[in-house]
Amino acid sequence: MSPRSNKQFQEIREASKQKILDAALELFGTTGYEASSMAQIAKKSGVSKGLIYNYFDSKEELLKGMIENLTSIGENMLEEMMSEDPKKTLENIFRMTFKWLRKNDKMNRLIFSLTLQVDRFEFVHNLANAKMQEYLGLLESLLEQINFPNHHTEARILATLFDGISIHYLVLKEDYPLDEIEKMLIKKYCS
Amino acid sequence: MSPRSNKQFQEIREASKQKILDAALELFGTTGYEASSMAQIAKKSGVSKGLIYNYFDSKEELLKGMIENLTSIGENMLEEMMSEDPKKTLENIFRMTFKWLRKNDKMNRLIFSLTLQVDRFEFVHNLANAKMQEYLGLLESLLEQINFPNHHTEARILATLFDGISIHYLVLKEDYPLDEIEKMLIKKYCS
Amino acid sequence: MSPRSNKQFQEIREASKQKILDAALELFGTTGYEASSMAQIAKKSGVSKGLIYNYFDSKEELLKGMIENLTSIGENMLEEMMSEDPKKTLENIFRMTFKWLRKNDKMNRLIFSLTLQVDRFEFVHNLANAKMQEYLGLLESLLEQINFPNHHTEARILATLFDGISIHYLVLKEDYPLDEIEKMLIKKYCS
Amino acid sequence: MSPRSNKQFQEIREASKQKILDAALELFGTTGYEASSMAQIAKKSGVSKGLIYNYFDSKEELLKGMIENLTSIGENMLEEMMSEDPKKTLENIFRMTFKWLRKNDKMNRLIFSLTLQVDRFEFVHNLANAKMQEYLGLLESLLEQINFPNHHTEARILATLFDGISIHYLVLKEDYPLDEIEKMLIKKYCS
DNA sequence: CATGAATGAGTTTTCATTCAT
DNA sequence: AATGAATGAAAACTCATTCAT
Repeated sequence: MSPRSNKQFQEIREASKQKILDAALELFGTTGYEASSMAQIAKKSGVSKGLIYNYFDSKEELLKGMIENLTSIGENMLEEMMSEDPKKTLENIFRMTFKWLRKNDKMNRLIFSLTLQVDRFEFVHNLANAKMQEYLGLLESLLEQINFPNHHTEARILATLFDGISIHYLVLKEDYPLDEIEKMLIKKYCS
Repeated sequence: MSPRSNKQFQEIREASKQKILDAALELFGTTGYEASSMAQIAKKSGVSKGLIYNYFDSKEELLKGMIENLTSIGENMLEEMMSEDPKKTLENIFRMTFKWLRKNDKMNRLIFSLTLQVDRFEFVHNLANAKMQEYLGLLESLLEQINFPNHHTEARILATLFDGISIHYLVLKEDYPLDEIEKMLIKKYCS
Repeated sequence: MSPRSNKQFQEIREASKQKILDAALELFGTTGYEASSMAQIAKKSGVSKGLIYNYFDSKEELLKGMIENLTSIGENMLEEMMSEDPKKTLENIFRMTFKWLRKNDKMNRLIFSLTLQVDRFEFVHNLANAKMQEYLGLLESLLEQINFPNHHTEARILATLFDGISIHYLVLKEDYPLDEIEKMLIKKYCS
Repeated sequence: MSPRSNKQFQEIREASKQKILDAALELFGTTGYEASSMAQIAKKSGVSKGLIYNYFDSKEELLKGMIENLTSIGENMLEEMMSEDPKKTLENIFRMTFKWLRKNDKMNRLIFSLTLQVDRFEFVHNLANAKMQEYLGLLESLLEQINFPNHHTEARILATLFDGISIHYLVLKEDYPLDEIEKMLIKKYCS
């Protein structure tokens, strides 16, 4: 008769929610948001269709949940990367970006996909836009601090290149020399 | 009295087909393939839903029609770019690529979007993969011919950068310094 | 400038009409009336969709044209079969019925199919109903004339059997011993 | 509060499925398969269009479901008819066949209709073909066991006649002397 | 007489969402 | 918290029919 404690409920909720988010990411990332159905997500996550609506008000809210999750991760990463030494910070950025690429291809696929559909997912588009500008500013400031020549243009190139690398890696996978590119960049900018 | 001539029919067909393709590109490119309905395409192109199926067997065939159209354009562009002088060829590639970016944002949006959804549009994914490799090979060969140092890695960087530029321009639009980047690249590689 | 004579026009009309009827029978008989499209009929008959509507007001009228054609043939057959001698008439009926079966499977398929769909093709249903009763009456009268024992019931059996033979032949084709059954019936009733 | 038990779900599912099958049979049997729409079936069975697709993947699968249901009934009937005494078995066949005819006109209409459309419903055609051959074999064996003269031909006639009776009863209904024919056959073959 | 592009109403099918339990 | 049957609006697609030439 003893009711489960609030904490237990909380844990169950969190677990279910995470299972749903995982399944949704898997599907959205490979098949696309529109082409993935709630039924598929339910099946893949091992919960019922009805339960998903217990945690997320709609399919779009589920998507927003995923994206919000992501931005908070992004902010944590940014904090982690910061160091006293600008050169060290730059190297951290490189290393963590490449690490992220290697581990989160589903998410990256999804983000790019959504970002490109201007009319349909404005909030993602705007988010991506903001992130790009933020990244650009950060790189520019760091390159300036280390007196990298032509830092304004170089920052732009670097920011652009990062997304080019993402795309190429997502498409070419094993055929893309990610490690080599990483080393090359670190050598060029951080030594 | 007498029926229309074959040529007349041919012209009517071509015109209608083009209207449909234009409307479809507009919609697919901004809203995405899945989120654009045949009804919307019909309305935008000013024809009936039924007529679209006179020219394309299904929504997916309509998409394929658009992509095929594109690849033939791509081949023509490649021919046009070729010159005796490798430096000139390289410059042509730069100029035409940037020109393409400025004029075909709907198409680029669509292509990237589809390319990223591996499971759903394998034929586009494979096409993009092949194009990337082809581009890379071409750039490497040209850089080698002009004795550019480190041509292997530089070609990779350049190919990657092109797609980064595409993405950033598609997202940032006027805020992206396309002209500046173009000049910078031409100066760096073609002088 | 000399216009084609009325007779020539008439011949062209008849020829086109017949081509359409032939193609329609072929399709209706194998695929069914509903599942055969006007486009298929046009293609198979080698004329345009529009032309079919020059000769038949609608798909249903085309069907009616075919069926009417048939009933007039049926009446001709009936006349041909009649003879002074009832035994001879009976034999004619057998021979002509079996000959009809061998030559007109498409038509038979179609007629049975339509007859069975009570709600949809009442006119065919009614026609088949009338034909069955007419046939029954004829057989009964003939059997009575030749003093066949139990002629009332035997006529019923015979009329029923004929349609059974049709169905079985349509389904079993080469595996159905049509010749053997024909001989057997003639021997039993006409000697 | 707690979700329904598996058994409850099972029952609900069975009930809905049956409602759909009943309505579909009613419509397919009177109007024909092609001319009956899913919307009509939904309306007649009192469920939504969507629900039908919860139980049957497509209109054709719904049809297949009905036919499969039928063949299992057919097999049960066959078992029931079997007896030690061949004469008794034969009588059972007669009685059950006539009983079936009286009770299942919608189904019989449908089966004949589909069987005749060779190109469109091959699986039904093949099924009917097999059934006819099976029936023929059974009758022949029984007639031989009771030393009926000319058993080979008589079995063929009998098998053929059964389908003739079906057709005539379906078309003529009250005007067809089903009872009389039944008695006559039993008297002729089972005494 | 003849063509086939074009239409639009109707068809099958899908799927996010609701709800009784 | 959890289930999955049920809904309905909207999607893709079909096809008899019309019509300008």
